[in-house]
Amino acid sequence: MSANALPYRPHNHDACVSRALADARAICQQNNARLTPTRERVLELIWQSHKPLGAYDVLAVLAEDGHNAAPPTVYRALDFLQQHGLVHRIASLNSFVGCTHAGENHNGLFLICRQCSNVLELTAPAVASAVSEAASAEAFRPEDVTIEVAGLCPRCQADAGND
Amino acid sequence: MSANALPYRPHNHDACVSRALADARAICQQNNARLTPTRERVLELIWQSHKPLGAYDVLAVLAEDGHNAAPPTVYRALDFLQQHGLVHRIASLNSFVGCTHAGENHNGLFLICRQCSNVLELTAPAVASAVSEAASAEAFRPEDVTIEVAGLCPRCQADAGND
DNA sequence: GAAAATTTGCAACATTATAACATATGCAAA
DNA sequence: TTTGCATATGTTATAATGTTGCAAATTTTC
Repeated sequence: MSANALPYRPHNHDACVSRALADARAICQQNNARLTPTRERVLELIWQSHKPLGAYDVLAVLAEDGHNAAPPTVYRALDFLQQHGLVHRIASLNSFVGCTHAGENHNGLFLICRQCSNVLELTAPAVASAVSEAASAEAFRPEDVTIEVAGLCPRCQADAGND
Repeated sequence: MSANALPYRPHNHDACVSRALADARAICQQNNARLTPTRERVLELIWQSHKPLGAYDVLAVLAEDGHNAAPPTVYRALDFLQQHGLVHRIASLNSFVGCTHAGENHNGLFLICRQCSNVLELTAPAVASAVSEAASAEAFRPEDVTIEVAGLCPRCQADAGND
């Protein structure tokens, strides 16, 4: 349907990864931020699929790499990547996913498939403005909006139908 | 402004608590569910304010009560209360807050003040339908929607202004 | 090249949550 | 009324997630 639906369909994922890394380099350069080898490696790992990855999953792969890393290494890299809008934390899963709208100034909305774990990030202006209005009606000043929708992606709905 | 804004203003909170407990008893009776002493006590503790409480906070108070409880006791009680729509878990805070719309069939939206920690639960049909549409547009079937808005409540905005 | 700022390494620890299994309690049918 | 079943609780241990604090190394700036 939309180009955004990519994660739910087979695609050349290597292209996703290299685009993400290229974007990251560009964004960091623009912001005078240092995309060090560790940070870049963590970003690459997060991007290894469209399924969110836990900090300790990342840590495990770093260990396989031969990188003798401890939790703070990973959390610090993830903090950095979050601050520069390169990854998002999915609060309901305690895990992290690559941002598919890096650079754009956005409030993400996440569609999370409970079956296959893939996550689709959307920019939904209608949702954002509805939330904004609801907050205004209570004189609340929003700073950070978390919208996570768990359910079944199209592919997994179809699979379930075939039972 | 709206009646919902209660948590952000001084009010007779005892009334909140006793109403919540009465509602809970009614709902459990209706559902043939057993609101045991432990469960009721946990609910009461969660309701001690409009600030979300962590499981281990609850545990600590139970300990003061003389109740020699372990984590599973608390988590089981919280699971029960969640299943019956009596409390909500705030994913972004790993903590729990009393449901102010118990019984109503609702998808909550939470306004969470980062300053005073109070949480206001709203039912925002406009938001719900916007989310629903965004999901449909991707052929995604939503099952569970988490919307948490962190920011500053009216009172804390005013306080900040007085600096 | 020296001083300052940033990043990383590392050890310990804090917080949040669950697994597995035993015991107890309430409730319903014989 | 007691037997049996489902539900609820107790208990111990452990897993999973995240943080603090300080020292060493690296990069940047002057």
